[in-house]
Amino acid sequence: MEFDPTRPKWQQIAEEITRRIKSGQYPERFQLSEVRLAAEFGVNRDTIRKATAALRDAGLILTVPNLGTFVRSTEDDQGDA
Amino acid sequence: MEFDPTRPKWQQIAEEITRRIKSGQYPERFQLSEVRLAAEFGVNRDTIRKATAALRDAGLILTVPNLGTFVRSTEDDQGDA
DNA sequence: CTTTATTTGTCCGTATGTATG
DNA sequence: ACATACATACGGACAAATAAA
Repeated sequence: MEFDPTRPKWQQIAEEITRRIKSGQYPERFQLSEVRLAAEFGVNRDTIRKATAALRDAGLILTVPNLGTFVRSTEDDQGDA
Repeated sequence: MEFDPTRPKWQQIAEEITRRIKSGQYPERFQLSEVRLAAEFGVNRDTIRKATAALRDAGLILTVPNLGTFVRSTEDDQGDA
């Protein structure tokens, strides 16, 4: 992916992942590995974590500590019900 | 058991096992199986092994290779006599 | 004796959490 | 943003020793 040098990479990556979720390319429960994403986007894992943190805040993904990061499904507890 | 996500599971499990030993729920010579404990606490065996390693360092339990892990009794060789 | 089950020891791989430069 | 290292946790697999059937 080509990055716009005027905006943060993590932001652009978060947008790209959002597109993939919305389009169904990343279905519910799909696992998003930080290491794999870092390799795919050619960035540091630290940058991927900034992107996934934003997606987590947006409620699009869910992270289970020490296990993995997944696309949120309708059955996931939203925490603020 | 419920885990405090801010502290390592192996640490909390070690504390729980310590309570059981102190209270007599796990008497002297009582056998602690890694596989059983992992199933009971709902964690990986690796996590149990980290907990038992700490208890072993604390001198509370004794592990006989390929045989089992047991609550230490007063007749056990402490190794530093 | 052989078979089966149990238990610890070890190693591999994967993933996130945290911390340091 | 990056590079690196280590800690924590899970899953699986296999070996070696032991015990019991």
